[in-house]
Amino acid sequence: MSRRVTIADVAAAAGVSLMTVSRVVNNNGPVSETTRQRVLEVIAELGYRPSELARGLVTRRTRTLGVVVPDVSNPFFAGILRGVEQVAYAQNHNVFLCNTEESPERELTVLQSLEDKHVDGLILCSSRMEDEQLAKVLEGFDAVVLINRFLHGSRVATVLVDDQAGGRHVVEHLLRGGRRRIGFLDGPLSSQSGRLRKAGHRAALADAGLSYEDVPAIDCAPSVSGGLEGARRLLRQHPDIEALVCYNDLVAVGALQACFSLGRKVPSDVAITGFDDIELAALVHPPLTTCRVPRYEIGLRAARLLMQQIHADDEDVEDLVVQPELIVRASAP
Amino acid sequence: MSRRVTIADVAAAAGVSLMTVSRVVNNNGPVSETTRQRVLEVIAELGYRPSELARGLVTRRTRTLGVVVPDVSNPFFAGILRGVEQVAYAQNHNVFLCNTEESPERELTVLQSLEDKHVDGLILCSSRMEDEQLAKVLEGFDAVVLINRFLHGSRVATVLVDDQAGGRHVVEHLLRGGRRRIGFLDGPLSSQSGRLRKAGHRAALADAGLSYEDVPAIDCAPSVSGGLEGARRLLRQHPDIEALVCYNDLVAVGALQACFSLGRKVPSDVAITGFDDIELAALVHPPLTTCRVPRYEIGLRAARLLMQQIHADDEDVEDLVVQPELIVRASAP
DNA sequence: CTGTTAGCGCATTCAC
DNA sequence: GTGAATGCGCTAACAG
Repeated sequence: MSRRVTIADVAAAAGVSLMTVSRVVNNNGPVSETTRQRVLEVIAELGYRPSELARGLVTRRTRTLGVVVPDVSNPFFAGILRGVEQVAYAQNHNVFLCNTEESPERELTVLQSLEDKHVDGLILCSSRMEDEQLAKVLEGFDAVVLINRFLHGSRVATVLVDDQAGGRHVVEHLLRGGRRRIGFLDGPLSSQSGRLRKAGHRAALADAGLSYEDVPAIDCAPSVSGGLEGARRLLRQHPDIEALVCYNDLVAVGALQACFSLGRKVPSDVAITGFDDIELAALVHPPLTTCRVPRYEIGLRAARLLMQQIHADDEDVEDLVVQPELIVRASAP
Repeated sequence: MSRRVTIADVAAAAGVSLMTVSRVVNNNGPVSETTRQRVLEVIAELGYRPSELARGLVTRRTRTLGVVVPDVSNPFFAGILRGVEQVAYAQNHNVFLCNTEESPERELTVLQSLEDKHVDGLILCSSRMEDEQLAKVLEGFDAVVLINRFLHGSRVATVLVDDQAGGRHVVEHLLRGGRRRIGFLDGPLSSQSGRLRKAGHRAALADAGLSYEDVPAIDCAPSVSGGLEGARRLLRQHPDIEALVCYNDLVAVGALQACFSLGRKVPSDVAITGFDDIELAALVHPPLTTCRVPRYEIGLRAARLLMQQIHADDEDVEDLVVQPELIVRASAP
C-alpha cells in the first residue's frame, strides 16, 4: 500500500489550504499558533507523512546519498559504508549502496542510475574508471567525495589514507625493537597503497642509516596464500631475517603460517607485522601487530565532508588525509 | 548539476510531442519506425535520461528497494546485502541500505523513511521490533521479505536458515568420527538460532542413543572471549571431553585458544566445530570445521522473492528455508 | 497570517 | 500513429 493520506487530505480535514499544511510541515512561513496546532493534530491523527518523491521533484533535494564501492562484503568498504550511513541517518538522509564488483562498466551504470535517482551527493570508493571518463560522469552530481582515488585536474573532495606514514610507523617500531634484518612482503605493484607503504618503509630505513636496496623484499598477492608462499621463499633465501613487514593483514597471516610450517617461532625468531587491522588480526595466534586503517571513521568524515558540500553555497572543496595508527600486539612486541 | 535535458527538450529538438518521446523511451504505445529513430537519435545526442523521481511520482514505481540490517559491518549482513544488490542491479533497481544498530527505535525510523521514499520492496533482516508494531509498519510496504525473523499471524515472505539441520550435521559428523564425549558451548539462550542449533544437536545425540541430559554444556557470549572462558570452564569440569561443538565460529576460535592455553591438542585431544563459516574460520590454526550459512545466496534468494512479489498481481507469498552446509577442515576431520 | 496560481518531469486517458 | 489535456504530491512565488 503506498501512502494513502496526502497533504490534501490533511488540508481538507483541518479546513485549511494545502499551503498552510505545507508550512507547518516544513516549519517555514508564518502560521498562527492556533491553526498550526490544529493542523498538527490532524497530521498526527491521519498519520500523514509527506512523499519524499513529490517533495524531491520540486525542491530538487531528495535527502538521498549514493555510496559506490567495489564490494560491500569487503570489511573495509562495509566499515566505510557504516560510517556514511551513520551520519546520513543523523541528518535524515538515506543512502543508496552500489557494488561495482570491480567492473568499470558496472561502475558507470550504477553512477548513472544514481544520477537518475537525483541523489544529493555521492561517495565513490576506489573508482576503477579512467580519469577522463570519471571526471565527466561526476559532472552529473552536485556533491562528490572520492575515497582512495585521486582525480587530477578536477576539484573533487578526496579522502585518503596516509599509507606512507603507516608504512613508516611499522618499520620504525621494528627498528626500535632492535630488529635490523627486515624482510618485506610487498603486495602487488599495481596497488597504489602498496607503493605508498613501501615508500614509508624506505624512509624509515633511510632514517636508520639502512638502505632499502640491500633488503630482502618480494611482491606477492594480497592474500593469505600470497603471504604464505612469499614468506616461504623469502625465509629460505634469507634465513637471517628477524622480521617480516607485510603489505596487509592477510599477507601477514600467510607469513604466520609459513613461519609455523618452517618451525620459526613468532615473535622470538621472526617478528611479523600486518596492515589494516581487520578483525582477523586480533584473533590469530599470536595476534598481529598492525597499522589500523580507521574505516568507520573514514566513512564518517567523508560523509560529513559531503553533507558540508551539499549545504554550502560556494564551490570550495576540502580534502582529507586520515592517519593510520600502529597497533602493537604479540606478533611484534 | 541536476539533470539538464528533460523530455520536453527532446520533444522540441525532434519536432514531436512529449508523448511520442515518452513512448519510445518506455517502448510502449505505437510509434512509426521513422519517428522512433529520429527520437532515439536526439536522445542520444542530448544525452537524455528520464528522471526517476518524476517517473516514480506518476507510475508509483521507484525501482528502489530497501534493505534494513542491524549492522552492515557484520560480515553476515554484508554478504546478504551484496546478494540483494546483485539481483537489484540485474533488474535495474537501486537499494537503500539502513543500519538499525540494534535499536528498535532506529529501526522504526528507517522503516518510515523508506516508506516515505516509496521503495517498491523491503528486505528486513533480524528485526528487533515487537510483532504487533512490526506488522503495522510493514503495512506501509507493497512487498516485504523477512530474513531471520518470524512474524506470526501475518503473511509476509520469510527466508530462514535451517539451523536445526545444521546443528544436527555437526554432531553427526563428530559421532561418525568416533567422538562420543562431546561438550557444547551454546551461545546465548536469547538467540533463536542458538536454540534451533541446540535442538539439532540433541536430535543427533538421541539418534545415536545418547542423552543430551548427561552432556557437558554451557551458555556463553557469542564471541571469541565468550568461547575462551566457556571452553576453559568446560574443559576443567570435564577433562574427558573429546570434542567441543560451538555456537558459532567466533566461539570456536575462543575454544581453540582455550585448548592452546590448556595444552590440549586440536584435533587429536579435542576436536572443535564452529558455525557460519566466516572468513576467519579457514584462516585460524587449525582451520575450523564448521557449518556454512550461505549469506550471499540468502541475499540473492530473498531479493528474487521480493522482485517476484513486486511483479506479481496476487498476494501469494512464498517462504524459503536455506540449508547450511557442513565444511570439514582440520579442527575436526 | 492565509490562500491561489503555477509547475517540478513525466505517464496515463482520451481524442484526433 | 500522434497529440492535448490532466494530474501524481508537493512547494515557490505571489496575492490578499
